[in-house]
Amino acid sequence: MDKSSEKEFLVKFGQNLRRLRKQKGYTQEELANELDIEISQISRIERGVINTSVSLVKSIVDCLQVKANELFD
Amino acid sequence: MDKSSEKEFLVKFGQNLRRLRKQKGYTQEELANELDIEISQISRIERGVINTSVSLVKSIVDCLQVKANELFD
DNA sequence: TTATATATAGGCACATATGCCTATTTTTAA
DNA sequence: TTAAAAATAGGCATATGTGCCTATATATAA
Repeated sequence: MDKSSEKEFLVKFGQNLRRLRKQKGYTQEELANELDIEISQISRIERGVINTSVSLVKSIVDCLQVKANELFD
Repeated sequence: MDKSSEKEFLVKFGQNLRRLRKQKGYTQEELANELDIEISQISRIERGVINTSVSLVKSIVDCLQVKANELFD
């Protein structure tokens, strides 16, 4: 995966997260508190700035009660 | 997610990857070549040693033609 | 508009992932 | 059992993620 495709994916991933988070009625701050991470991290992930870890994704899908697919597709 | 639960998850995640990789008939080296990463990284992920990134997971699911769910569940 | 809530931006220190490398161990096939 | 293939182990330098912090910007509601 080249750099620009990776960036594209990360932006898409972040958009998916934002959509799902809002669907579940969470603010970034609320989700961050649930996950026990910084709100700035949620912001960075949703904007596609960073390439976060699989364990955090696991925490997110458990918290939002969604399928991992919904974030990756 | 506490440290020990995270470790459990990473081990499970790695076992899932290993199972799917073998089902598709890849060696670690072949998969590493396809993904253009080091074989040592595949080994570390499959053993649950490291907490890899979402973009690599995306590359993996595309390469193996599996659903992200199959790695996370 | 004004006030409040929500999200973005960025710096800094530290932790962890990754690439690159060599060596060793384990598994598989002959 | 031996040879070859596959996987593991670990060191080191560098890149990137994360926590913690403050400040700014944008969106929402009164």
